[in-house]
Amino acid sequence: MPKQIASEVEKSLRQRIAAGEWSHDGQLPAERDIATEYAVARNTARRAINALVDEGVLSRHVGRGTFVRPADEVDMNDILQRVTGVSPTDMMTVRRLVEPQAAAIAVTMASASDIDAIVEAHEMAKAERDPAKFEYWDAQIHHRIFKAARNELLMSLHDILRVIRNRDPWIELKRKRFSEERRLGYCAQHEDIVRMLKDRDAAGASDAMLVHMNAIEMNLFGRLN
Amino acid sequence: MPKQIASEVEKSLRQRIAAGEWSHDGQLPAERDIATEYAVARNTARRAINALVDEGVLSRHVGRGTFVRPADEVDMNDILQRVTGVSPTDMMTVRRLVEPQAAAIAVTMASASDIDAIVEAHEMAKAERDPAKFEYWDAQIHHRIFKAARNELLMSLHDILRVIRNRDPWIELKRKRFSEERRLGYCAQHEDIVRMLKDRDAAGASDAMLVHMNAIEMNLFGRLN
DNA sequence: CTATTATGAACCAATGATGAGCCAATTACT
DNA sequence: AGTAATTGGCTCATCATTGGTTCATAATAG
Repeated sequence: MPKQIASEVEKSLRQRIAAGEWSHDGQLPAERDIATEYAVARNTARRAINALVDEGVLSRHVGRGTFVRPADEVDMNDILQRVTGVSPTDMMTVRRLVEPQAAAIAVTMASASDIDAIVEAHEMAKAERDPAKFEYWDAQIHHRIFKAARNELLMSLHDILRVIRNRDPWIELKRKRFSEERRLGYCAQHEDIVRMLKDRDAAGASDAMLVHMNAIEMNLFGRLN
Repeated sequence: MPKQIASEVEKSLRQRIAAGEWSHDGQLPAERDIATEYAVARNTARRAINALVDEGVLSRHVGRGTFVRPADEVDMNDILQRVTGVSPTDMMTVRRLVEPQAAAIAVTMASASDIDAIVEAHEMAKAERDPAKFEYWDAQIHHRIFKAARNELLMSLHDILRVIRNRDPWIELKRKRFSEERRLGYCAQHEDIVRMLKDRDAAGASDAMLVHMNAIEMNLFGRLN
């Protein structure tokens, strides 16, 4: 190959990439090694690689190496990444915004069995003194209220909130801030919410839920935001 | 060969966690011990563990140790799967629920430059007669209002709504229902919202946004749900 | 001869790994 | 109750690897 050595190397690399030679972790050998392998100067190897980078086949990172470009991914995953890292404050703001209205919608949409399911969770929570188990039934009450609203998106949003709540630093916050007194307070507030649901009082359910949200926020942060 | 040793350790740990090696009490060895076991620096082991913590697989507590987190009851990917399939009706219900309150929060949280950005988007939308471009600036107005609320979770929720709106069924719905008359109506409603934001009138902004949401819903479905 | 390409070398900048040290929260022991 | 040990949180300086860049020189094509 007396002429256009870079093009020859480029062609060879393109074939080897297509053949999946580096598909394991997507990392190619270092430029210096590729140059050695093909017995060419590093600049020549670089020019071959440059063509593939410009083409979008490869990507390079100083100090790390050269990589086969992975296929594009859905941007929903980016949203996920951000969502799972939000602060407790932001989270509570959203809960206070969404949950009362979800309760109001539940009032108009819930079937009798939906109400029964909510009442059941409330009774279980009342009877439970173990923090972890109370926590579970507490979550169930809220989940079943969202379910009663019969809106898929609303339910999914609540699922997202639940996932966030199951992550740090929420665990710590809850562990430290829990007390029997507060458990009784929560139960009393749940009682109000459930009564409003039974009475089909949308405004009342919304108000009762807001009171509950404010109580949670006070317990967590010692103040309202 | 500093070729991402941390990634290797991470992969190994992930396997051992999945295999249930520490499922007894969920506690992993101390970082220093893990580093010794893999014959790597503690910082390297830390980076591997960091990745798993960020992912939600592990949780750490100073003075206590590193623990395997119980699997989420709800899987984020499932949520996303469901979310992207919700009906336009459910979607609009949630928009009507969230957007007015987001506007109210924006009133109290927005900086002067936030308001400027919203006004700019509004001016651009007013000046634009091409449906596609108007659509863009319309979306920008709402996006910037959410941004002005300065709540990461709220912004992410709005991003989710945007992704849903960009789905095929929506595109069709919007295309069929669009008209110059409706564009003018939307602009007038935006005008009201922007004025309330400038006046720092939270209740007014919330009301104006609700009017806007109702108008959108009327245009889409010919009725309110 | 001239222009392009290849070569070989040197140096820069970004990244990751290392090892060490100290702090702070928690637990266990006295 | 007080103390010591354990453990994660964090920072720093150092080194090796790797791509980013430039340059002078040689070889080749037209």
